[in-house]
Amino acid sequence: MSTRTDAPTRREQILKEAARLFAERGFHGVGVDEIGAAVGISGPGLYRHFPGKDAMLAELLVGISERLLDGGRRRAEEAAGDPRAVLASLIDGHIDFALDDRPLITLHDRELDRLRDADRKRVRQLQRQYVELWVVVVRELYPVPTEAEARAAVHAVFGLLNSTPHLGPGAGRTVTEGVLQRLAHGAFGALA
Amino acid sequence: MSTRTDAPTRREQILKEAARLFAERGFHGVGVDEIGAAVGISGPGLYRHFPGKDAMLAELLVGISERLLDGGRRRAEEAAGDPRAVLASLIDGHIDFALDDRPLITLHDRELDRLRDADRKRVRQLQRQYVELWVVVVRELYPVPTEAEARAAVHAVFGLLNSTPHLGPGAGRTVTEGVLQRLAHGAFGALA
DNA sequence: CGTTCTTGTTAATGAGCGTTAACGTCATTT
DNA sequence: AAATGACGTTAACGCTCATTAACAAGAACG
Repeated sequence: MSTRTDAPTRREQILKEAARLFAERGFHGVGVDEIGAAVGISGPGLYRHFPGKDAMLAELLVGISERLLDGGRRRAEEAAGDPRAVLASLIDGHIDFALDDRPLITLHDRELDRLRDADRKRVRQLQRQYVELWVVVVRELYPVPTEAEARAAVHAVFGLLNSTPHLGPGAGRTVTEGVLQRLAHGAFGALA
Repeated sequence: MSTRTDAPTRREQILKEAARLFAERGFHGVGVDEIGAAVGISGPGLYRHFPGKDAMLAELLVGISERLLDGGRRRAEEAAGDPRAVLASLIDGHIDFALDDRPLITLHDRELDRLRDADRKRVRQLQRQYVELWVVVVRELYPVPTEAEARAAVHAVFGLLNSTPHLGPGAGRTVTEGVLQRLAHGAFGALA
């Protein structure tokens, strides 16, 4: 498998810290000096690794969207033919992602407009495809009247699953995971 | 009743436009000139009505939190004794609010850290009390093991209900309202 | 050993932006 | 009619901050 054990490259360090800082105080609220300091180099040193501050955000957002979509597609194929299993797998995958990368989840819907037009379009397109994955299986399972309603339901459940950043880790990971699973399934179930 | 038909005062115009702009592009992403232009006066003219840009955000966030809490308390009293009715009323009220004031919902969890310490504390306290209202009735209805789980569930359902800004108005208001109601009840129901 | 590429550094630049100053203009009051 | 206060305006100040310039020090390599 490709589970990496290497030391993280400098680029990766930067992206990780930038994600954390952007999530905490917003894109405009964080200075390049601060990002640099977080990885032990000073402000302008970042420009050896990225063409600019915007580029960091772009790479983060595109990266998230791609990972979400790829994961979703893989899961949809693995369980193809059994919609119930597909939905369960999509939910599990989304929860894993939301719990592993809370800062990225926060960025995902918070800072999309700060992107250059081209990047924003790309992210939006990836998001749409990911949503579509869910809408298809939801409509297979629960015959909700209109597609607009199915789409609304999917977005709403995303909101539910993406609430992890607001949950101080008051409960352990497995507990939170279980609660979110039950809530998500319960919500969709109420569409019948 | 107190349904106002008066023309909105200048202060109110400013707050409304500021809310919209802050929600669209973030607190730091909006300039005072822009806010001024949105109400037909020019940048520094705002300082006749507010001591500064921060004050606008503060008044918005404190205002939201107070309205949410007040509304919640009123509903909790009106249906006191019947937990099922209380929860239903809280859900309806929250949905109404989320649909009426999408920009404010967005601000509510996005720009809290930009506040001065005192204001932020006040908002946090109001939020906690509002959450508490929900947690109490949820625990009455669904004997979920720990309080942490109940709290997590409530936050998650808030995420669900607050997803309205992501829903382009693809479906009509009453449709969206119905979907959200069913989803929220279904989610809580899965706690049993 | 000299050259070059990589990866930093600090100092300077220049734009954006919140805020204040200084100044008008009505409407209201005395 | 004079004075005052509410509500705007434009010009200037000062600070923050992303980005660029100019320069160093060590690794890779001929």
